[in-house]
Amino acid sequence: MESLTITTPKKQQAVPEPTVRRMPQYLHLVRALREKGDMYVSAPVIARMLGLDPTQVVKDMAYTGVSGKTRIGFSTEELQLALEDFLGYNRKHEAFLVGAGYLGSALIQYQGFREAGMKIVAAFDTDKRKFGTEIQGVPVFSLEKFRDLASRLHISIGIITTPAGAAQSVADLMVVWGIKAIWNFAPVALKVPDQIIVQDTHIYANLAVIINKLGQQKNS
Amino acid sequence: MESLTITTPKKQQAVPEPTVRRMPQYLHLVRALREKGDMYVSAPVIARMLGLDPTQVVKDMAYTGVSGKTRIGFSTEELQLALEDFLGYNRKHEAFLVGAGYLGSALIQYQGFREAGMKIVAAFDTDKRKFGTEIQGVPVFSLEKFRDLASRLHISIGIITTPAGAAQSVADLMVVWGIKAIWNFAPVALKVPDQIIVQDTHIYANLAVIINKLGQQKNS
DNA sequence: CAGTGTGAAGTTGTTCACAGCA
DNA sequence: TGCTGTGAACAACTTCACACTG
Repeated sequence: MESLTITTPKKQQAVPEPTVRRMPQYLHLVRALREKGDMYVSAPVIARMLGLDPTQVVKDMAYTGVSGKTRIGFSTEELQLALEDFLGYNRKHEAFLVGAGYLGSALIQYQGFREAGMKIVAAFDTDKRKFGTEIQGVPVFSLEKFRDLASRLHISIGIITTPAGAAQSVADLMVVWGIKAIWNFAPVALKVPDQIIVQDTHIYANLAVIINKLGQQKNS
Repeated sequence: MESLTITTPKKQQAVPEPTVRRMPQYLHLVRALREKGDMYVSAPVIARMLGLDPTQVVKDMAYTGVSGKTRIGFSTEELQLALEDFLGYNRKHEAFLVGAGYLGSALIQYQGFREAGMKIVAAFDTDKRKFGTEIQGVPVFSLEKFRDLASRLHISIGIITTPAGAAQSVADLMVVWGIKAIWNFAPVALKVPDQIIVQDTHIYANLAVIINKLGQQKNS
């Protein structure tokens, strides 16, 4: 093994993605516990309530920076603050959504994202009939009119809920807009510059797992 | 040529879950290719279009039972049929949804699931004001009135979109109804009999990943 | 040779085992 | 004793290497 060990100085070390995905669950639970008045919670208790392995929880907690008291557990207050910070629930991230069909509308209407630090501030579509309308208070604009605009609006997240065929060109546009991260619901691989974060969400994946398991059960 | 290609599930051995989750992507792509008139598609091409590793695609294809022709690839027709069969897009699965809030309504309105073999046929809530209303043609009923009923309706899937506190009691009810699989959007671990399939979907997980990466980028 | 198919190696995340502590 | 914290073993999935094939 080469002893180069390139710099990688004290950059906030990468948290494993599965851990990141569990963080919102921890936060939800910890908030509920605090509402009940609990001052402390132990990893085994968290594990039991969320159906996880206790060691897993301990390791995940380490990434929040909160350290636990032996035999007592972790301070719920510290945990809540650390998790909210970790998840960026305090900072607010504004998002543009392109593709105001059923899926796009559903995401807009599901306001839960607001409390998670993301606010969809505008939607775009290519369907004339939608221009000027509002979905749950979010205005729908003509995509064409925004080709050039918007690069200084400091929108950090772009959400793509268009058909697959339009996704790449929308992504290109978002890059021009100066968007930093793209949440892509179209079932294609987007080609974007390296520094752009792309998160793909495949709507049917969970359903596929369920139906596959249902089918398997039948054959056993 | 075409023919009924038996595609017999040789030995419905457990398919790795990540593979199952990719299947809908393959199907979507293969359908698009067939519409374009392509008769064959190779694993490297699929891989490039979906941003996957070519070997991965080859291994996934093996689970469909379709075998490829060397130097040519896989028959798009065979693939489509095999994937539709694998994913159960032909069989129809009916679902009940409990919790007709923003998230529940969004899922109902997003009709894409119909073409994926799942149809939400009724929704339930505890909010009087919603009883008797319809969401996108799906009627909303009083949950209480359905406590005893429905065990012989042969609904296979129950979708839980209630607040966390209600989720377990709803799950219990669904078990009584005879539901075989539960798609749970509440951030808690459900306790159900062994033979019941539970699929948890954590809405905020993807958002958490995006925001975490955004935050990391800033620190580098 | 460009593709399928497959066993081996690599990587990543989970679970176990146990030390330390109050 | 019940918990945190951590290094090691384990499991699952991905990627690599390569034999084979038309």
